Amino acid sequence: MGSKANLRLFKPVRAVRLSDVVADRIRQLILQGHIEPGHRLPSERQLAERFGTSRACIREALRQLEQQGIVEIRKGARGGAFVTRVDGESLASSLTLLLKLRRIPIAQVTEARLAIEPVMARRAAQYARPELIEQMAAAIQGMKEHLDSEAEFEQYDDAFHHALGRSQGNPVFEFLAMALLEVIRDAFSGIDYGVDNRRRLMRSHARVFKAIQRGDGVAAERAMVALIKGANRWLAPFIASSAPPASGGNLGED
Amino acid sequence: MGSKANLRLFKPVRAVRLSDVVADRIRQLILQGHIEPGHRLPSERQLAERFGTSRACIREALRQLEQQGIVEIRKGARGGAFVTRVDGESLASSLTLLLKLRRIPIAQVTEARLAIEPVMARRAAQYARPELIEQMAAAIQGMKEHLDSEAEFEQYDDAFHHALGRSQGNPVFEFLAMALLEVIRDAFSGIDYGVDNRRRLMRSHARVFKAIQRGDGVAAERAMVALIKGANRWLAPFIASSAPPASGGNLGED
DNA sequence: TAACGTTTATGGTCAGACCATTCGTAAGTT
DNA sequence: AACTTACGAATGGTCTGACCATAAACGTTA
Repeated sequence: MGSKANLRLFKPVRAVRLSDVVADRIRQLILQGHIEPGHRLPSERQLAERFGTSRACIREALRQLEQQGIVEIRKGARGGAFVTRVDGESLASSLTLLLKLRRIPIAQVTEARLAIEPVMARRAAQYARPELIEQMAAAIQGMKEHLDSEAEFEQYDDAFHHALGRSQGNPVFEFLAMALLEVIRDAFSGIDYGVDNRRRLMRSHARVFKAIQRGDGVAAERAMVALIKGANRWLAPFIASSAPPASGGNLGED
Repeated sequence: MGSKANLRLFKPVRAVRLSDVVADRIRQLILQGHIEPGHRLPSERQLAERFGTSRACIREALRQLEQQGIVEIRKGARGGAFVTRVDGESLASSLTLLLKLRRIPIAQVTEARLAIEPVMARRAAQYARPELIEQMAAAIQGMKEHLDSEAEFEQYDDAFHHALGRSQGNPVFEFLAMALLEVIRDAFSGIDYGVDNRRRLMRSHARVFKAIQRGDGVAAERAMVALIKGANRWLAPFIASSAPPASGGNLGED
């Protein structure tokens, strides 16, 4: 009778990968604030010694942490693993990867944006502080001045959405919206919409901005809906298929 | 004139990490559908030989891919790296990590849910198919029958939201909502709300369900708003602070 | 002071070894 | 024939020790 119990006692010595344990430990240290962004972790050789493992194991742990975007590796003297201030980037790439693997049509991403960004615009109209209004104005101005260059135009387009994201006060909205925007950008990357489309986009953005500027939340929300729908209508023809293999998105397509 | 050009020609031999290149190559193969979910990659030794690198390098690449959730490693004979069907899990953990690191209060997550889940409920009322209605009904029933156990109750609670997510037809909404839900779950993990609160939650869920069942989108949306606001009001007192200042992970203090 | 080697700490890569786990199969047993 | 056991092979997990490439700090020299 005792034999069965003994089996259990001797079994679970260690079933997990050592590099996972190391990654967890370091992640916890960062999460609990014991190591601040910008600071450097000990060198791989020192970590190996302190954790009592090999360098190979430490390196595998660092690859995980790097993939999560919480450390950044620099080489050479005074190099090493530096704790980063995590931004929405890794969230965005997670979402992009997921939607690509599942072959989700862009129209469905647009639908999701329609649930989020108009609310953000309304909130921005209420909460936006002067310096962020200023940033949005500058972004609109930048769009207006670079109608001839897709790359530069998009840069100011992004700047506008980022400023709007920060204006409305809730980082969760900001992160989600930026992730969705990156998915869109990825799907349309390398495409030139032409001057006319850029001008239409710029004017739609300007309408959103003006509503925010005068604190008119309802108008800002409506203008953002118009912007997103317009962008989808004008730009969808530029990608091969708005609804690849599997399922179909339903929006204002024809 | 040739000297300057030659400098450029001889410089960029290889500045990137080899394991990153390997990870990219494998990721592309999967993205392009050359390897299907469920299938196995060659063994580490074979990959090392084919890519012309060491096993250590291959392993670092696999740690990245594993962290992204696109492969899963099993050991032993017939083991190896298997391509997984990626779900919303890695997106959820990305978001959880980001919000924890930035010390975002749960109240702001709730605000974001308010912009998304009510819309989903409205859509579900329109699109939900019978078998998913059935799943939601079963989830409600499960909640009703397990009011005495937090763990089991939450399981059915999750089941309801998952069914709702699948019902409304847009995977993007589903992924985002599940990620937000996991953030909430993580923040409240290990807490027992008590029978009374669970009963209130169950009734709120039931109201959402009934509206969806009879195809009343407007009512479903309103009921979901009430559910989320109610949950926040009833359950917020259970966490130390709805807006933590700086320190992390404080639940059972003082 | 400025330019140029030198040193040194650190990550990047590799080869080779050994262990632990898991599965298939062959041998043995009932 | 059916079940059990023991063995072998494939595979991931881990370690050791070495060498290279890079980049910053240091010292030397003009």
